[in-house]
Amino acid sequence: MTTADPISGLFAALADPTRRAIVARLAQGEATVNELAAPFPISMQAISKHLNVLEKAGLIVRTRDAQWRRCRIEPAPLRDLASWVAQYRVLWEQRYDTLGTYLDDLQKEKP
Amino acid sequence: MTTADPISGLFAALADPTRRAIVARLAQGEATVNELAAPFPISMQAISKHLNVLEKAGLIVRTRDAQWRRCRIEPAPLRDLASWVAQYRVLWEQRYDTLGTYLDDLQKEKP
DNA sequence: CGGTTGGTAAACCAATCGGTTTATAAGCCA
DNA sequence: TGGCTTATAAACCGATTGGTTTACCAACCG
Repeated sequence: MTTADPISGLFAALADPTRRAIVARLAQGEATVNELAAPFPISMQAISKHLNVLEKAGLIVRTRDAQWRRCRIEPAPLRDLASWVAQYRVLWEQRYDTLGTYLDDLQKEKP
Repeated sequence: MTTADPISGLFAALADPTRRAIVARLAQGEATVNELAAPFPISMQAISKHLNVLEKAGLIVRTRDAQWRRCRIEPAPLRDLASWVAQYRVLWEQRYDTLGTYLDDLQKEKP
């Protein structure tokens, strides 16, 4: 994933379960890198790389606090994600028996 | 991405702009593989591989129709994605000046 | 039947990913 | 000052990704 487009980076960042767990943890409030790493069976260095990915996706910000880096969540990309998926809401809200093939029917009318 | 967990596969599938474009196209109605491939500067084989990824993520189904494969979108995973992101809605709906640090404040009360 | 159309599968390749280990830096404390 | 704690960076590694080319298969059509 080294596409320039932000939404791809966002999806890619969230495609990893460790990173989603970090996001879930940060939704409860700020944390240091050590605190974030504690639940996982991998090295802090690996966590640090995950944080780089999340930061590039705009999902977190890291600030210095003495020898610690405090991480907090940045909600804007999640809002963007919600609005991306919202464009498809009509697809799953259709009543199956009445509108299930509405769009396909529309399409078949054209030719 | 060869994680077993479905939401990772879903995010990974949507992390590619070509695949998101295919999803957007299929939201308008069914299409054959050739029709899906037409707008892209890559081979039909590459599109076929993208369709494999989308199918494994549950986002599309392919059905045989004589010598064609018709593809249609499967909305359920998109609904799942919407409900995943909805859990964070509170984060971006907070009024900045009144609730901006509500969760952090909560957290600081504990110790 | 044989050719053409539509599509998948397999082998291959360079680039990226997720992890490791090692090295380095920044800030506290004795 | 020197050592400890916290964290990042860099080098490396095997697996995965996104594309290619080549090969194959299934169904229509003449």
